[in-house]
Amino acid sequence: MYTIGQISKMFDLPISTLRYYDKEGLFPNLERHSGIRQFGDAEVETLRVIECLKASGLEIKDIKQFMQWCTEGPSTYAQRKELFAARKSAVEKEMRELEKTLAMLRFKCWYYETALADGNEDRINAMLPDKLPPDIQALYDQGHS
Amino acid sequence: MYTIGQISKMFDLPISTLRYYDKEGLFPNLERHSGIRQFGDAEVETLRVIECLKASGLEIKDIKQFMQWCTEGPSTYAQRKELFAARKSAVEKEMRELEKTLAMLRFKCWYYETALADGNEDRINAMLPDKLPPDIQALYDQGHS
DNA sequence: GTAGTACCTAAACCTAACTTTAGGTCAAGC
DNA sequence: GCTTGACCTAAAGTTAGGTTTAGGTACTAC
Repeated sequence: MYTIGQISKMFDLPISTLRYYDKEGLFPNLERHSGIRQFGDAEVETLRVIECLKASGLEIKDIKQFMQWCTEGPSTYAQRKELFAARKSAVEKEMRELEKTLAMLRFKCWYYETALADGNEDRINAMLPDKLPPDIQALYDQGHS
Repeated sequence: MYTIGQISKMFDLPISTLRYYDKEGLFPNLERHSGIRQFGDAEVETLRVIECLKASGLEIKDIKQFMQWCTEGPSTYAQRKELFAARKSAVEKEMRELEKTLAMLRFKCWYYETALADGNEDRINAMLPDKLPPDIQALYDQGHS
């Protein structure tokens, strides 16, 4: 069993955030001894899931819904499975979008390295929009599609 | 030249958002004819960069700073290059974190598919934490490291 | 016995990025 | 001449996800 301070250090989260999560209903089974929160292994695993779902873009109120399902037993397995499947798709989509962002960023890195070496953008502008070096052209096209 | 309504459709952004960006100084060279904003090719490219920098996690006020540098000519090439290099690193890091999130999500998908098929979590719990099927174990370990 | 530290609550506050509201201009169509 | 639609502004409102404040309890060290 852990205190809120120990959990705060374990997950590198402010104590105020943990209390906020509790107030929002993210630890439906959290026990207390004379008012003091007792975090157990279940809450540690819950926090791992919270961080995962948050990283996937889920809102707090939907995480609360999931935690509620967990207290309702096997009858909600299907909903929980659907939730994770949906999050998985959302993250896969997000990663595809970040790949495009990254292509644009790599292109811009090349752009300013070249501009810095040349002292101006004239040579680059003469190559735009379709006479760039092949590898750079690929980045440019990916970012301007 | 385009009106704000045309740009709104082109980028699928609310008109109010475009006006907000303008008010925040994201189009330093935007011209007007009798009060009406005239978006040209430069602004279209600016919006592409805005979307890219936003997707990379940059805040509006820092995007404004970049746009300001663009108006200052070759003397700011180095800063602009550094900005893009930093964004590139940030996005690469973000993608590595999303890979971990994705491993956890894939594990949870398997978890609930199995629980749904079994009607309970007993068999899964007996395999935890290190007797899962090899491919699943890899996902679990990645999400619990 | 008092100073420090870790815990507690309720409620007010904060920030970014928009969005909405209320009011106004201007040109075209009927 | 009046309604419709596209543009404009300033200012107030919204939302999520916390954070801070003000006040209180309880144990430990000196």
